Amino acid sequence: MTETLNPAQLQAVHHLHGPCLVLAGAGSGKTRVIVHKIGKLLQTGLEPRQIAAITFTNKAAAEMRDRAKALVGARAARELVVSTFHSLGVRILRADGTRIGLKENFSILDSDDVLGVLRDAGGTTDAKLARGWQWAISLWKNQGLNAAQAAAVAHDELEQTAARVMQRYEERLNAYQAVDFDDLIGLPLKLLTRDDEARAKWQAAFGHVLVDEYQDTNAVQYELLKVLVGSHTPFTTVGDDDQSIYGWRGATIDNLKRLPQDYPRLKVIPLEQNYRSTGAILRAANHVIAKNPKLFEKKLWSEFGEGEPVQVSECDGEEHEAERAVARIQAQRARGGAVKFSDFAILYRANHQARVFEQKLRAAQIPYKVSGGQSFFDRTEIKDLCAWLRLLVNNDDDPAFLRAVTTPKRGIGTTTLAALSEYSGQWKTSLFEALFSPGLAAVLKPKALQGLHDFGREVNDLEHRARQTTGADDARALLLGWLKAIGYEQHLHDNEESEKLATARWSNVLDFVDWIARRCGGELTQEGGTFETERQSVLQVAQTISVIISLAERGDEQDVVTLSTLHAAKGLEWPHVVLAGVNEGLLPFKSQDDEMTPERLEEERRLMYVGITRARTTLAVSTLRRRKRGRETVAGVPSRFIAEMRLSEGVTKEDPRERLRLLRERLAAKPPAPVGQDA
DNA sequence: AGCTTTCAACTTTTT
DNA sequence: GTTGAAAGCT
Repeated sequence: MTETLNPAQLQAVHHLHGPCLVLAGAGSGKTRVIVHKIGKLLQTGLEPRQIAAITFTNKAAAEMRDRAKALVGARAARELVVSTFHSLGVRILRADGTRIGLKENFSILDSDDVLGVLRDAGGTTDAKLARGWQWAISLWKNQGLNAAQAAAVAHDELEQTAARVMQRYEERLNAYQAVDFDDLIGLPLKLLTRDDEARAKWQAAFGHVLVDEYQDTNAVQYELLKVLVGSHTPFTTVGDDDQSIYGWRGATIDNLKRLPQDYPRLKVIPLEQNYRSTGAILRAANHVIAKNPKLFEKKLWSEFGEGEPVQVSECDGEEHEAERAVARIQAQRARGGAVKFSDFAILYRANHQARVFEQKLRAAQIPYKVSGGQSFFDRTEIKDLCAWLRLLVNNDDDPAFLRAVTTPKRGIGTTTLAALSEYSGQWKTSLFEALFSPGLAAVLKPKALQGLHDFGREVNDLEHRARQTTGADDARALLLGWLKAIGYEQHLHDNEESEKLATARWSNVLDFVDWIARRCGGELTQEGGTFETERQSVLQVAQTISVIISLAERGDEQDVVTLSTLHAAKGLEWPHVVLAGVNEGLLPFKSQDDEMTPERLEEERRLMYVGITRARTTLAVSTLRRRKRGRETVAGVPSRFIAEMRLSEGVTKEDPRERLRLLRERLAAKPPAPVGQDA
């Protein structure tokens, strides 16, 4: 089981009985360590439910459980406590929350709810102001401050107000018996601190606690972990101070500093061997991060060869930059034969930078996905409606047929559909085509047949009307009438757990309808601005949508280029990476009204480091000579981080022995051409 | 007063 | 290329 691990990894896995900090450099196999350690702990006799593995996101938790399943089997993996900090908090509060005066069925407010309460508590309708308070209050709560303490640290007038609002906000939550996301950490901490019995119980519950992405923990999470493990439970924290990029939402690397102080027996194990990137890429990464003050010494190395040099390209503007990135992708593919689109990622500091790249990729017919914010078209309610639209456009779209015929439920179930599907398979027709076939009567009950026919007629009728309807108002009326006819709003309310969620989904639907209607009215928003075009029929618009959908669907988990912010790219890797917009002001980011503190700059530098270390084999860094700001074009200054990579100081200048090694490596990789032939 | 139009500015994101 | 805020218009 452990033969695939290197010595440092092994050491981390085998350190079972005391506190352990694994400093996992980028690409050093940290998840493998965690999963193997879980396996080891099981071997030593711990029950699966005694092992807690804590992550930050549900996605990471699911992934971790998945990886564990492969190693320890489905049964054990199911019982492991793999959860986010927040869901662990919920678990604790649901079990013992009554001990700190929480009602059994307390409700959890999402950030929209919170905004509502804040507007109320602060007596304003100004959403922006309320959001400012929300932000400040959340940060304070993440630092473990209450309203009174917050008032003491509040700097300006604005923060003073926020602190006052916080006081009232907390009172309201109490009255409502509601908690916000931050309370899901704070209240369990309060419970375990104050209640000896509860503390004893939860400390006994776990025989080992593992924390992933430890550098992202905030002060309250630190305390919660501390009280949860008490003085006896061994724990393993895994993290990388150099990849701490969430300071702006309360994460603090103080938690890394404090660990050795609070746990003198702490075993610190650096994982420095990188299994991801070439030497050239790692060297650039090491140079950049060396500019930051170090908490722990750590230097990545790898057994991979030097590889291709990191390229810096100076571009003449955003468009030019995007074109060059596209050209790079095309060139690499032309050259490499089997290089997939999914081998490429374009990373940037801020979301809005994606736009130009999307434009150029589309123009070049390259499929892509924008990671992070899930596409509007990914939401279930939109997918439902799109299924109908697709069916109108193309009656033979079987997946769309299946979705449309069952949403909302119309008394056509699996039996009927199975029969229909078999029939259509037999006669090699689409489901829709089969529906009106006379032979179908032989295999279906009259009632089921009737239902299918009704559905078919509805689709035909709608298609007919959609073909003839143009103009925004008529289109809107048609779509709303149709939604009413199929009872979609009701369907949402019947199927959604909370009324609120159903309402939110319905409002998405209305947005979607509005969007279609505007297009029907001849309004077209596209690159280059809003155009007046000819009025289109609903069906024509549906056709365009179908195309977009199929593009998006192809992009789902298939062979597509990734566009992502640096933050959202953490933990991921690609063979070929382009870091875009590496300019002063953008990366490091600087907004006009705040000054750049050293801490801020260091976090920006870590962001650059995260970006560089996403790349496996090639890395291109592009910087803008001129860039757009608002309407005008201003001169672009290359980011200081480019110089910090010290690319010109290749291996040769640093260490003559390296040069020799490199030469040997090249010779080994590329045998000299036989005499008489062209190389 | 309420609506429309124009102008400007533009982080990062999870629970 | 969107969104929000301010100014101007009905």
